[in-house]
Amino acid sequence: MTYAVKAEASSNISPQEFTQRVLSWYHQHGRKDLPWQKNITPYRVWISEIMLQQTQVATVIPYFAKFMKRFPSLKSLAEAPVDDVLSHWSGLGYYARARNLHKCAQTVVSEFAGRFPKSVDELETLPGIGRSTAGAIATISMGLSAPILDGNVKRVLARHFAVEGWPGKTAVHNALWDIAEAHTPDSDCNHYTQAMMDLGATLCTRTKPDCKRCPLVSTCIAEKQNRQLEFPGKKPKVDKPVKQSVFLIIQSKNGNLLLEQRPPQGIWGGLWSFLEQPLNTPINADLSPEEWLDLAHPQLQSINLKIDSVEIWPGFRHTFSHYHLDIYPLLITLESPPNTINEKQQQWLAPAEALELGLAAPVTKLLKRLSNHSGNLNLF
DNA sequence: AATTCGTGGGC
DNA sequence: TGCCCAAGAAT
Repeated sequence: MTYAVKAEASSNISPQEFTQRVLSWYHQHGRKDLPWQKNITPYRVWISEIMLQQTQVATVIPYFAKFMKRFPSLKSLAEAPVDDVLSHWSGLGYYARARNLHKCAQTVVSEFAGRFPKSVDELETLPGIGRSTAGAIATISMGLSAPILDGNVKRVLARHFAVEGWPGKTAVHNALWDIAEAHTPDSDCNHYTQAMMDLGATLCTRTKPDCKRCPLVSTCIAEKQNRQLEFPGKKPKVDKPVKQSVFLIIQSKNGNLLLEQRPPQGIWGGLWSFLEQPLNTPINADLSPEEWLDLAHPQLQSINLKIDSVEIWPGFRHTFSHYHLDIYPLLITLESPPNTINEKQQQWLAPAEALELGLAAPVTKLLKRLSNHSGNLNLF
């Protein structure tokens, strides 16, 4: 049975005809007005490619605009404080991208005289730039020829050539790279790169592929077998573990808030957040304010402050790619003005100042709740 | 080689 | 509602 499928799985199209059809389609139907497709430079293409990693176009567009306004050049980015870069990344996720972006800008300035190296191999040595992103930068912004393999291209190739299996598996991943490489043209590769992404994004979509309009339909094996939705193979389902944590919204008499910068490694690396007390066991009963403070005691102990009142806010679930976090917020109002702080990763900030920092998404959410909270309107 | 990194869109 | 997943890279 396996043999029969594989025997049938021949697409009968040469790489030359494949690229020709793709390029021809692109000139008629490809996207040409995305923000990073105007005034094309290696810098702008690089920023867009990093932002677009695992992130949808519609989400990226407003971030790209604000980012380019604040950091219009490679030099301006390299010279900026990394906290400034993180604040402009706040809400986009995968914050190692922002830290690597900053490091990469500084490396290009110091090691490459401020110009991106014009080869895929050298681009790949830079932080945050892997094989696919290097290929995209090299083709789109430098006119070189190189393969890419993003989510769109994976879907198009997996369907057209009926590549079985989940691309997370190394063997499947490698097979797709081989196919991508074999179909990469020597010329017009900038348009071919963009075309393949556009095909995946606009026609060969995950749920409702518009095969009638596809330039590759006549040789697409998945379409011939009516198995479009089986490609690419699905990731095996794994139950996400649930963690839980108390978020301490500590507000002094003058309205200032106590925030803490997270270490560069791990989740929300480098972002600012409320003091957080992880819990080992789930909360399954209503607790009194005193019991909540007991749970949070290890965090509170470290900062020696006098509590005036405690408000228990409704908890909510924040879901990451690999686990759930059940968040239990406590609004703790102090008797006294802000303490002096020794550790420099902690800061007392006016709410309006806090909103300028690189914040984790649930922190932004809680700050919005706080701004609607009685007595805080004038602070935001 | 398998995990670890966020967040929001779309259904 | 909850689930799958998106212009992937680093470890």
